[in-house]
Parts: sequence; C-alpha cells; structure tokens
Amino acid sequence: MKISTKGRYALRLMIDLAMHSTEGELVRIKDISERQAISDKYLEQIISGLNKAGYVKSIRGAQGGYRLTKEPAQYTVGSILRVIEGSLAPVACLEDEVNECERQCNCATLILWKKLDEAIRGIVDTVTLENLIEWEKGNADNYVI
Amino acid sequence: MKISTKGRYALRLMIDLAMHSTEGELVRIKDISERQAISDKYLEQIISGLNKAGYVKSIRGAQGGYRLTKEPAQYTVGSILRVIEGSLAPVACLEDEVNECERQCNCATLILWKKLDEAIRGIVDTVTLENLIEWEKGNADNYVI
DNA sequence: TATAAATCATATAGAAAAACTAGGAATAGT
DNA sequence: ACTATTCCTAGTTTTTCTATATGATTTATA
Repeated sequence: MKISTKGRYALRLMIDLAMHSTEGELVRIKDISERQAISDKYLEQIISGLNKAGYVKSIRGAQGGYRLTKEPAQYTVGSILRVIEGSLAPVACLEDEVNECERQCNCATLILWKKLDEAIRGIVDTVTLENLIEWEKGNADNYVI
Repeated sequence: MKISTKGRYALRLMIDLAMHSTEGELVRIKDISERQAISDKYLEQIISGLNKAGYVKSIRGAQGGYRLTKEPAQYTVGSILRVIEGSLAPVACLEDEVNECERQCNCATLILWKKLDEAIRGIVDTVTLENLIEWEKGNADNYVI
C-alpha cells in the first residue's frame, strides 16, 4: 500500500518543472536531476511517460528541455501519479470498467475497497500541482523562520 | 498502491472464521482453505501472524482449530491488515514516530501524503469485521433474489 | 558543416518483495 | 498407537521495482 518511488519522483519532477519554468522557459533534465538528487537517466524514463501523456512538452537538441503544457492548477496529483503508476485503486478488481471477479456477487470486501478507493480519489483527484507549489513555498518560508 | 494478496486473504480468513464460529466453535484451516479456495499452507502462514498478534486463539492437535478472541466489532479492517502488511501509510516517511527524511522541512509532498494517510485511516480504522460480515450477508441475500 | 548538447528509445541487470510450496516437528484427542 | 491438527522454518519461483547502460536522433551554434 505504498506510492512507488517513481510516482514520488514524478511529483517532485513536476513541482521542479513548474517552479523553474514560470515564464515557459525550458528546463533540462540534468538540472532537475541535480536539484532533486535523482538519477538523470531515471528521470528521463519518468518524464518520457509524462511527455507521451501530453503533460509536458519537450524540445530536443542543444538548448532543449521541457516545460509544462498546462497551468499547475490543471494537473491533479492523481492524474500525474496514474500516468506513472497506473491505476491507484487499492485492488485490481476495481480497475476495469467491468468487474470480472467471479466472487463479486458475494464479496463483502468489495464494498470496503470501493470506500477506500473513494477516499483515496477524494484526495488525489482534488489536490493539484498548484497546491503542492503553494505548500512548497509555505514550507520554505517556515524553514527560513 | 495496492493491498497485497496476503492482506486480502487475511480479511477473507477473518470473515470466514467469524461466520463459521458464531458460538466459539473451532474452525480448521483446511475448511477455510476449501471454502475460500486459498492454499492451506498459505493460510497457515497468514493465520500464524494473526495468532501471534492475539487476534485468534488456536487449539492444537486433533479436533483443534481456530476461533476469534474478540467480537467482530472489535476488529477494525486496518488492525487486521497492519498485522499482515505492516503500516498502511502511503509513504515510508510517515511510518516512524520521528520522520528522519532530511527533506521534510521543505517537502511539499509530505502534506499531501499526510492528507492521503488520513483519508485511508478514515476508512480502514472505521470499518470493522462486523461491518464486513453484515455486508457479506446483505450481498448473499441480493444474490438469492 | 562539425561539434556539442540535449532528448529519445530500448535493453538489461540487480535487488527486493510477493506469492506461494514443502517437509517435518509438536501437540492432543480417540 | 494412530490420526488429525497446528506450528515452524526454509526454500522456490515469479514478479515488480529501481536503476543503469548504450547508443540513436535531433537541434542550436561556432
């Protein structure tokens, strides 16, 4: 019941990107890698997924880099995590439109999983990248004081 | 971000135990294994943990078996899952009393993880084994109709 | 046009965790 | 004694996670 390292890195990557590209400047993987102390090759893999999902725009070649394609408020945490981790449902049988589990007709735990799924979605689909940035700024202030 | 198979089996085991030991009768692993279609050796491992946690009482030898030690309403889903899976916190840095992560002072995502953790606990620490049994009975009825 | 700087693509290695499986010891009722 | 059961420990297989490695492709710039 853990968020993967890849998912956590993806959020930090998006926060970093948002905070270092306020005017749409391009940000290099290498810089994010250094600031966040995450392997650049690993970040490449992660951002590749975000790129294919259309969450970031990439420019290749020298002086290239990445920038967000939307305003931070337009990204929910859940949308980012799902690109990287796949479904955030707590059990596999909630993932498909049609539940193919043969037990579902008398599966008490399914009700539990649905409640848990709702609770999780209530957070991840509500909190946005903009919120994360606000919090990051708030914390930085606290840190100074 | 998934509940493990072991955790799901543990809940089904406890539900089965509760429903087949209403008067405190002993229930054999073999019977649970057959009813739930789960390997008996795997169930042994799982119930061993529950036994050590004092959640079930075991009687060894012929005519032996297991029974619950408390009323179903006394077990939260979270307490059962934690015996089997360990902490249900969505990130490791929420597990210890003292957060040792060096980033925590300016970690925006920590606020997110705390919210997510609260949401999860709001479900797993509220729903009890008794609730699961009620739902199981309710579903069984629906199935008949 | 050559060079350097960047992303893009793919493969693979290593470690850790998950999901079982197996064998036999200990215990207790008949 | 015999049988039925839990208890204990180790091992095995599979999968997933995390990260690294290599090189191709693209593009700005000297």
